[in-house]
Amino acid sequence: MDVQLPPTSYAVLGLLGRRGPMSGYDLTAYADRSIAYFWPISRSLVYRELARLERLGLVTGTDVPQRRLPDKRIYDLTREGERALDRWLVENPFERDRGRSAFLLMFFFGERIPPSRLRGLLDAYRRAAEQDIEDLTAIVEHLVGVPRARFGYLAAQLGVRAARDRQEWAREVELALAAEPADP
Amino acid sequence: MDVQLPPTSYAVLGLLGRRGPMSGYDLTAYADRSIAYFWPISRSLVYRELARLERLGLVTGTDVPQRRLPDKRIYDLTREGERALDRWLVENPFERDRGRSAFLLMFFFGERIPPSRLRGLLDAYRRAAEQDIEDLTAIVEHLVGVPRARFGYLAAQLGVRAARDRQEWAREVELALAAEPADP
DNA sequence: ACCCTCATGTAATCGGTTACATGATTTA
DNA sequence: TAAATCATGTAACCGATTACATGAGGGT
Repeated sequence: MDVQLPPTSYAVLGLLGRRGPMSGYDLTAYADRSIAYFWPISRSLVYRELARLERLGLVTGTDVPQRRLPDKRIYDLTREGERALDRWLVENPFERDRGRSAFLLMFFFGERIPPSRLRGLLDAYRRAAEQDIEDLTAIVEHLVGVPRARFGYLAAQLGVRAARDRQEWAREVELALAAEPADP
Repeated sequence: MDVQLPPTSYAVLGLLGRRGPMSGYDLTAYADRSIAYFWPISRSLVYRELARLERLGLVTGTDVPQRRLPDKRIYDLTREGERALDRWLVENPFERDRGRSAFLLMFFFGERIPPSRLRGLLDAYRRAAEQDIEDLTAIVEHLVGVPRARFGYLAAQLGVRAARDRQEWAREVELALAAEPADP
């Protein structure tokens, strides 16, 4: 009974969970202001996701007629939808991702994640970053001085920096969260 | 006569240009070792791209029978293909991209880019990074202290760091390239 | 008067991932 | 001798982007 949905579906559920009932248009705007930097979603996709989630019973839609503006459809999380979201946040295995990071998406909904699970995720993220540092440093060292590999070398250096940032950030957040661990 | 291809197509052309004739398999392996950190491509996609590029006359394919291993098809850049690649590198407008950066892909093939154009790209990249710093800093400042926005705040901080890295990196590379500007 | 933006959504296309296939060679 | 791995590729599926559509209101 799991139907395996992509992260974007849970992004939609999560945003609905934070802001309450919204139209597809508003949800898109909210996504643009919040998760777009690490998990961009286009408007069309939001609509399609909402339709699917409704078919699956994870959200409900209600038509709202308007006179000035086009009629709209307001979506809300169902009990089922909340449970699916929370299940995903707890069970979705961490994956080392080049490109978009599903971890950051989960992290954004950190309020819903049990603290120990959150620590586990952060730890995995930090270790993945450390692995990236290692891999990219190896590439840098392998390419240093090779004239033909000039631009690859420089690009890899940017990669190393970004990976270091992720590592440091994860470490700091782990500490910050450890400082105030109260939770139900 | 331009047919507008996606960046991935030019990635394939560029890699062929650097290493010379290759099979799809080898090209994938090469991509994994080189551009994968900022522009991952899957094997299947490489094959499809090669087929399309051949249809368009930008690469040629030749079957090579093997006895131990499965027969393969070796692809090579055509004159047309090189021209298309170089045209893209020179004309493709810089775009501020969340997620995969087409700029980094272009930069990787920097040897093929005329120095002044390369400087222009780097400058645009640096300015985009500065804009990101600004935007994300505004978000951070807007969210600081708001308990409900805790995780969004932390996520935005990571974004600021990454943007700072890009900015500093671009500045340094601009300087490094200025130091040795010889070119035809 | 005209164009742009807001507010809402649908439809078509396409890039990218995942699953499927296969035979030789190495490893446990 | 059974199980990975290598080396090659095809086919099916699905997520995501781009294009299309519409009507009110605000700006020049």
